Amino acid sequence: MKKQIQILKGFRDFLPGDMAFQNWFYQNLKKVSESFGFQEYEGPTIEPLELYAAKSGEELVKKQAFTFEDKSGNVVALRPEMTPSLARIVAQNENNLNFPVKWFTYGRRFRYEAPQKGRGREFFQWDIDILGPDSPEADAEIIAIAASFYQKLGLTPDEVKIKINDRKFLAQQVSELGIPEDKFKELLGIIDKKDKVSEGDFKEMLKEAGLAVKQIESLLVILLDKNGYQKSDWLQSIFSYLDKAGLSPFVEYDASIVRGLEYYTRTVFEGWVVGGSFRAIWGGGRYDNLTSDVGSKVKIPGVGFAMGDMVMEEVLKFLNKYPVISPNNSDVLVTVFSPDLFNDSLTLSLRLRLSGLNTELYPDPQAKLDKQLKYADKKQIPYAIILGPEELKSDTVTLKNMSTQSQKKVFTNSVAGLIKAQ
RNA sequence: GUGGGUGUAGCUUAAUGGCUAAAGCGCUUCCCUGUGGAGGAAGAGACUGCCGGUUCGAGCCCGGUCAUCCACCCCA
Repeated sequence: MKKQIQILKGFRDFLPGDMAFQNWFYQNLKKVSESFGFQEYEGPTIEPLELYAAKSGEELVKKQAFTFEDKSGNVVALRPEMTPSLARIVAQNENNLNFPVKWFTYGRRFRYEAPQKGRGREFFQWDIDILGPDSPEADAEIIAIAASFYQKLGLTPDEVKIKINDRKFLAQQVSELGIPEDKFKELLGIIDKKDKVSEGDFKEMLKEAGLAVKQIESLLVILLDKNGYQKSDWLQSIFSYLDKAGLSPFVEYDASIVRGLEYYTRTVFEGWVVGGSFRAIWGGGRYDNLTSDVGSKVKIPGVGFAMGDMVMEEVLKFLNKYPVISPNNSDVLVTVFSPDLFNDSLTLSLRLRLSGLNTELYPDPQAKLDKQLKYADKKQIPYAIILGPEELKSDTVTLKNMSTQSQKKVFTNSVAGLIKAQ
């Protein structure tokens, strides 16, 4: 026997049951996005590799991008993230856009890496961004959207949080400690690891980076101060907005949140599960130079976040908030009593479809009635119609409610209305 | 890329180194010549991931390989 061809590592098939979740997830994020006045956009799945070379972070580009040479010798990449494409699109259409640009998108991303829980090589991501304003209010709105999405999915502040920080503010505080500016990038890398290592190891890493004992102590005070944001007008504005929006329970200041992506220049934020073993479940921030980084003359500041479907699916399962959704779309199944009555069932199914009902006609006239009903049962079709010799004589059909087991003979011309009335 | 776990029927699993590899779910047929879920009966379905080694004998032990899961790195 020939070897069965397998799906590629890290890729997924979406059977109807899986699509039910995908559609549910997409519809929720679309509703939340649109409730804030955001518009949907899309870009190409493949971009020139150099688009990402600018700022996406070395690991993401050099090791995790699906890259290949096309037939003309261009080095291209399956998009590992959306933000660089967005920057390119906005930069190229700058003169035709109505700023502030408030856009969202949901689509496939590709990263060549080892699959594990909540992580594959092809996944979907919701990206939502505001371009134009350089204001803390724009940052706050993006964070408010994430919090609203939590609420939309039925997640509570006891379960999920958003941690907020400001890289620029942190840099300023670090510089006040007398730490040279060129150390900042290295420092960010260490701070990013703070919660993963012991306090002793953390201090040791800072020491190796050249910090004095006194500087380390002061830095720890800064990183642990939950009210540190009060010393920053920018962050105060963000927290004030979120407070007025009633979203305070979801958000907290955390000076150790820095994010890995290099293009973030100011505000950064991450979603977290309370008490879970998850790392950040989504993240975002402000990027003030991205359009110029992709080669535009103009500098358009932006802020946004990205949320992946695979991680959120795991989060919902962990929190017992995974939705129960039937993948069935059919309103009614018209059974076929016998081959010689097939045309009668066909005629009926056409009438029902014209009246606006999603109508299935059983496609095998030879199949026994019990098999057809079993099919309807398994597919969770709410109604089945039986059209046999008795019914035909009296211009009726038997309408069977699959969940209550009850059935009755009704006139053929009334059956569509009866189903719709339910 | 690094480390670890696991590979047995469509799925979930069982089987001290020893008989024809077992069960539940699912599937097919029948009980039921006009009716699904429950019940009963019968049946199909596995070269135990692959290659090699040890042994009288391997699903089980050893080596390799592939796959998969988990963790690290990085990230959604």
